Amino acid sequence: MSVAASVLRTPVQPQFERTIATRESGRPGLGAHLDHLREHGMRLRYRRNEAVFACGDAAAHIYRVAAGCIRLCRHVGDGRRSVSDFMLPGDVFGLGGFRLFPYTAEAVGPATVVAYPAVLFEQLCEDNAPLQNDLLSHYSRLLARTQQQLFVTTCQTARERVASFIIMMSQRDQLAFGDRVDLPMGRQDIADFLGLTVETICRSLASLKKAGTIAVPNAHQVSLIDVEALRALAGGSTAQ
Amino acid sequence: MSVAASVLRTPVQPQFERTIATRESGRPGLGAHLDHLREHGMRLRYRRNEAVFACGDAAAHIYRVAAGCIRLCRHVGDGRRSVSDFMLPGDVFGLGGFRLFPYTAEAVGPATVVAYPAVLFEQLCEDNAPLQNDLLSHYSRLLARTQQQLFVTTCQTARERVASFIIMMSQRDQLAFGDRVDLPMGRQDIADFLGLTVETICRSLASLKKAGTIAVPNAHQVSLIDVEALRALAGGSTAQ
DNA sequence: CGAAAATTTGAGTAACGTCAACTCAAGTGG
DNA sequence: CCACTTGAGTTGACGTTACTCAAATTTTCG
Repeated sequence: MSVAASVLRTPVQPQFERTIATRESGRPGLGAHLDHLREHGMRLRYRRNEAVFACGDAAAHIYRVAAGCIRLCRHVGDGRRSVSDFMLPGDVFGLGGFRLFPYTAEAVGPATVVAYPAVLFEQLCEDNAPLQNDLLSHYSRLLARTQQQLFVTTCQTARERVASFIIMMSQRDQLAFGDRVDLPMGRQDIADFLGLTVETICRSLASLKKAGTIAVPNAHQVSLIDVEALRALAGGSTAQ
Repeated sequence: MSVAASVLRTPVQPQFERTIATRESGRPGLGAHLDHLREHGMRLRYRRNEAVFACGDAAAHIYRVAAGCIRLCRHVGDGRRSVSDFMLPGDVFGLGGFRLFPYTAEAVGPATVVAYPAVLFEQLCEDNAPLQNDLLSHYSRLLARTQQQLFVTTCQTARERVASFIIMMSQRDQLAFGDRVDLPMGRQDIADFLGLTVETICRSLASLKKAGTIAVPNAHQVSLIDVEALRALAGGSTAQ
């Protein structure tokens, strides 16, 4: 099922930008439907920390990640930030039936995103049972992910949260080479995602490394040494 | 829009069991659609802590709360528990397109629930655009609630979480009399919902009480004295 | 290569958890 | 009706985890 072949022509840095093709294969999702809007898709490039849209903006488009990583987050007055999710190549975001976006979307690193007019998508939905179905299962999966995340942040210790995060990323990361997992986001992003501080992330990683559970070849990659131990820490419930 | 009139005939204790009528009015939701399945709805009563269904059970029905309060939660091996949501009268749960329930549903106190066969609901969905729409907005709202909850548990202190919880309950509780808010669930439930301990809940409530923000006439009610202070603690983002 | 930012490590502290005792409310049976 | 039982809620003392502040180190990018 080759998808979005025409969208991706520009060569991208393999380090930070991973293409759709590797992720999309085998998973139905919404991608196939969005391809019907290919003509109307705007290809947008963002630099590190640039906003795709801000919380409160009019929700005029829906988006699909072509390459890179986008974080969905909310800022609060006094500098605190909550990262609710990371969008990887192939992931669709900005859907929700709201008129204004309830969260901000920012590029973690250099990223490419395709924007489709929301109106056209809604038109596409009408009298389109397969799309409606896929849309429902999209929400359903998203909800399950969010509830899992809620579980992680309410019940688990710092070490356990980091373990859960690595497991989660290893399951999402189709480009994982061997047992190497890419972490395109920075430590602060991970911290705000897990409800911890940068320092605690570092210490937890160091602790897992010392225990022989993982190796950390560089700041943006993790090697899984003892997956069983990692799963045990993450606590059985690692279902996606 | 009078809804589900025939479902409720048994008189219920006003203390713990609140009826659909007060909540359903004015909100479209899925209730109107479920009434088409009225004939097939089974009325079920549960005692305190009884399970409506357990995590892993076959998802053969969907449910609507008629009276009482249901908690949706997950248990983990070592005794920890995460409460992901509380369902109040009128709320629909058990939807999600999964074959097995990914969470447990338990009665917080005496509760009445109406169960509808999932198969019939799916049939009802087919070629039913308005229902499909309401279903989508149901998911959308649920997702927004869960993300808000994620924000609360990752970013806020104990006091702030309790403040957020009270605000949330005051917004959901249509039966709030004046500024009295009912808390049908116990302290342990609140603790597992907010990712804290029972003791911390008590201390936070005591702290808010001492600050003159709330009053606590009894363990299952809270009076809002200084709503502005409470909102400030909960942090602007109290959108439902 | 050099400046700026991110990551990592260390030391001290605050917030929340743990353990334990006590109080209170509700239900039960005599 | 009341003593008794039981479980939930509350409060206090203490311990632990994770946060804060600070500095060293590495990486990134102009």
